[in-house]
Amino acid sequence: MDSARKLAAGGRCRGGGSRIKDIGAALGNVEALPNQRSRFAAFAFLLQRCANSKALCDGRLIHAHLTRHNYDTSTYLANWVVKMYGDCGSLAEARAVVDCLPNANAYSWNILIKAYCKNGLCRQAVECFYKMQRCGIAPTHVSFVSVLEACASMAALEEGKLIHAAAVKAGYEGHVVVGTALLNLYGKCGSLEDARIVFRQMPNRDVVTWSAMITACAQNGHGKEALEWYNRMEENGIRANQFTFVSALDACASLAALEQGQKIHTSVVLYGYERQAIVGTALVHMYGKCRRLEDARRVFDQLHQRDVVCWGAMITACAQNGHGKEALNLFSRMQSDGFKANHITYASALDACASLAALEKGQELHASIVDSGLEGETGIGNALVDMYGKCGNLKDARTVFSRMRHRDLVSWNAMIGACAQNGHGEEALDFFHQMRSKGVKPDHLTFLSILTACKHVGWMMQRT
DNA sequence: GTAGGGTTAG
Repeated sequence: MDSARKLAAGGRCRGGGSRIKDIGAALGNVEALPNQRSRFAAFAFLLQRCANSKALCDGRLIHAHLTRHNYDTSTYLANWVVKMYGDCGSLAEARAVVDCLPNANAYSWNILIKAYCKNGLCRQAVECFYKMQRCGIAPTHVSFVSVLEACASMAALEEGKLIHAAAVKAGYEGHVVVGTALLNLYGKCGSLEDARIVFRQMPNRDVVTWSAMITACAQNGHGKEALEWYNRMEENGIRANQFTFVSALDACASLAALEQGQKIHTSVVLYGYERQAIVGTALVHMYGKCRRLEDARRVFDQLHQRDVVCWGAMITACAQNGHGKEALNLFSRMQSDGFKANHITYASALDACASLAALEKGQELHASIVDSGLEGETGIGNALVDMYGKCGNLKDARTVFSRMRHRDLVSWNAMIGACAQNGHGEEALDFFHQMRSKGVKPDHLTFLSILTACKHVGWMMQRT
């Protein structure tokens, strides 16, 4: 409300452009409508338009109008105001409306919970779920679905299990959407066995349920099982959609299962999804992992619209299949097409430099990374250490590594590998000991580098 | 006369 007053007084208001030509005139027109029912419908329509176009300023003006003209006793209109603030990303204002609402209902709270979820404020979403109950409002199936989504985003398994029990108690166990939300929760928490149990116990399953099951397997390293579910879904006569295809293709990529991937590609074309960005990206990714660069490129070239993610998939496919030069060309083309590189595309481009031992280009990328403020990303640090190591510049590899705020297994492997590849065996062993003392568990790549390093050390010891 | 579940690149 304050903001609306500020605006009326000429204050600046940021937060999205207006899509309603003249909000004052529009409100006047609504007031001229003959009955309350039509006025309510018209206010709801205007608020919905503000929500869709993220026109926060106009939304505030409508909210101010509703308060001034005593419409704020209507929970129905207030709920639309909450939705508008939520969709415009102004959670504090959305929350304030619900908190001041004398007759908040389940819609009010559910809209707020969903708004917190959408804006990544999952903890607040869960708190709202409990708060509504303290206010005497029983959660509906929609409340459960949204709060489970929040738990899934946070990978909050224990919290999710408590809410699962509450959903059963409330009688929503057999609800297909609640069941799918539960399945997704367990998948996202890495608890595949729980996901399977939920799936098996569901009395009704639709394409979303099946897709969630395929995703849960694919994202938990069970690609083969994901494809089994995909085939079983077809046998059950459920028609796959873009979500299903993307998850199944992801499973093919992780298994490098070309034949199955090609079969899915045929279905994708048949159903007309091939040129969609997300499906196309999944196809590019699958062909890249199956070392079929030409097929990846064919799909990429036919995409109707490309975003930074498709570009990233295509650049990675080139970089990982020995076509570093092409990867760097695509990286430049992506930028000249107006897409800003992010930490992932930079990492792929650095990968390409590493494979080409193109130090100068790598240094150029390093400078752009610093300019765009992405130097602190762990993935970028890892790629830089690796690039400098492979380009024979151990000094800069060390510098980047020493400046990294957070180091994971990949970082240590890159640093140890850089030492080993450049004949600094003892330094590699030294980093290996440091890594162990920090509690980072080595993997097969670490040991491969250590073997290389030991070869060098052994060779040196023989000479002395 | 409002609110709900599943998908892309390192």
